[in-house]
Amino acid sequence: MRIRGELVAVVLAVDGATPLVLASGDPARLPSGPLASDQRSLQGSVREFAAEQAGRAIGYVEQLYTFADADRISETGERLDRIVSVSYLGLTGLDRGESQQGWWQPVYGLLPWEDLRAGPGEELITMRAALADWARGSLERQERVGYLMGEAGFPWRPELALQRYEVMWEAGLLAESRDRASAKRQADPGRPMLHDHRRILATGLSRLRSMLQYRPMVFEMVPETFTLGRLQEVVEALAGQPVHTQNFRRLIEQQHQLVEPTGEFDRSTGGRPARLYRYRRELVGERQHVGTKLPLSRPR
Amino acid sequence: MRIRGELVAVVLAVDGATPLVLASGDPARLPSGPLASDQRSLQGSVREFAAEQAGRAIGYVEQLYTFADADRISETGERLDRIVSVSYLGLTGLDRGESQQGWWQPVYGLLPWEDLRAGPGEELITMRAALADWARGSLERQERVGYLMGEAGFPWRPELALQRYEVMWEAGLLAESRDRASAKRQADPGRPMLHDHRRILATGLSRLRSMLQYRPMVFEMVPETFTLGRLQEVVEALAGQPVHTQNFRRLIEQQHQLVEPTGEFDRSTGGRPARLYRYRRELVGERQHVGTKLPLSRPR
DNA sequence: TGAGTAGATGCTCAGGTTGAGCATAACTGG
DNA sequence: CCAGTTATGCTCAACCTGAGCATCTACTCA
Repeated sequence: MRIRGELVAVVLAVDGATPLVLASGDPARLPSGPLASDQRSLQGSVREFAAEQAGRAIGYVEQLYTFADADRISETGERLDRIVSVSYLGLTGLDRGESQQGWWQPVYGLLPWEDLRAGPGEELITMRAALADWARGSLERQERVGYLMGEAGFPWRPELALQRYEVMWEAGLLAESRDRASAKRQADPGRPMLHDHRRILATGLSRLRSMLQYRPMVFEMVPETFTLGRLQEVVEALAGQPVHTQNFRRLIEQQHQLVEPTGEFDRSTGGRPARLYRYRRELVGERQHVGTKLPLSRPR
Repeated sequence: MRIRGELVAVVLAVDGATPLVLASGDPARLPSGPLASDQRSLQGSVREFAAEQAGRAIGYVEQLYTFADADRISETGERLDRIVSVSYLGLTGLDRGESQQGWWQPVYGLLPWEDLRAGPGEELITMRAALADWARGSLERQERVGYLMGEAGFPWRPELALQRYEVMWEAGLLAESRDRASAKRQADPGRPMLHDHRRILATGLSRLRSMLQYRPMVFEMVPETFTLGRLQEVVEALAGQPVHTQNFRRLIEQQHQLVEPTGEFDRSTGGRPARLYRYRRELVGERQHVGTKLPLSRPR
């Protein structure tokens, strides 16, 4: 058996209040590129083909996960190849309306149960019901579903997007599921994608949502100068959850050094003019990492 | 150019107060296995060959990173192959003294500057000096070095082990560095490994140290029942840093549900007998994830 | 032009979390 | 019984977080 390698990119951006993912050639296909060519670094290669698809440079790129399990063996031709897909997450900004051109797809068209900004939507309610059905009779499944779907006293955790996708897949609720549940239960409210691209998207969304919590990621998805209101809108779009405005502002500001006011104002917001800020890129790498839960002592 | 795939495992354990990594066939080589075979899942395959090397099952396994950059092209023979290495982190427990058999190598023999339990060691001091030398004249480098090495007001962050390895590599201070610095500066106090195996080890150590902060990982490296003192010893070994005993205890206990006392005591600790605890595995998956820094609002 | 509406900002407050230590308890080895 | 060692209990102050109330400064419309 030979192996075939490929690169797959999950490129995310936010236009207005809509999070978008870049597709390629087909709205149900993530951009991908060859792995075996003569690139110096995979990351650079991803940057290249993703930028070409997006029509603009990708600001931030990091490796996500490598998918290579047996399910992914292609049955195209003479021989069974094992496909090894190295996936990357990319972030970029968009001008308002820019998503009309190109292959940008609304993320929540693909994973509609992930958007809680206006409360639990009907898609989430559908999935909760279907999962409850699947879990019937198994306490372990019930616990797991409750934990992932934010029921039974568990809070909703945006960053569990991947695990939610996986439990739905297991339950046979998704169009991509190997063992599809009976028609009664199978009611995938999202648009499916080719192969396991929707799973890869969920992986990227999960990772981004996790990182939003402890690293300055949003700044990659916003223009050079921005208002705190806009920043919040982007975070809410990505997290799929509303954010407490005053506390969000406090969080950003108290990280003095993280942003600085430009001195100018944006008066187009509809209310009081909003101060414009600039992200201080000159900060050392991952510096704003918030750090430990371990009660470390000072090393002697 | 063809690609060749392989699996590489970073299997970690703690014997006494010494963190260890599993080697294979050669103390400078991490265990590895083929990628292209007929395994159903890579993870399962890693479990298999790692367990064989370790002589015991590996409790926890997760994917780390996929290395595939141009530097890794092998020059062995006729054609240049690109080697794609999918690396995995594995955790397991050891009985006292068990590390004598098998290929267990002390982690801090390989990355000696990472152990701050007894204060900054001479190896760390050496590396700081060499890096200061490298950074001379560049404010940006100085900032970066200060941040990574815990100097100039920056705290020491255990989980930056990988970035430290990388800056040392860049500075030409390591035996593996492509552009080795002058003999004067090059004073790698650690034992090198083959290829980029030491980088992969650093990746695993970094990841484990990060996860220690917000997920119950230690329990994978400790017997069924354990004292809080032992748990702390393991954490300190892995973090390379002392931990405040009373607060550590509080942290573990306040996560009621995480552990429960067995009712028995260990009287071999030399002081007052220590209560034995058991980890409550029945908890849902990653449940003890501590959650958000974002000021989320309740979804309406 | 004055009222009403809409964001943007300022501030407060109670409760929970963290970092540091002091104090005690319960064994082991002379 | 005394000194040394590890395990536990508790306290306190500084900070951090989640929720809200109160203003401010434009804009829109009658």
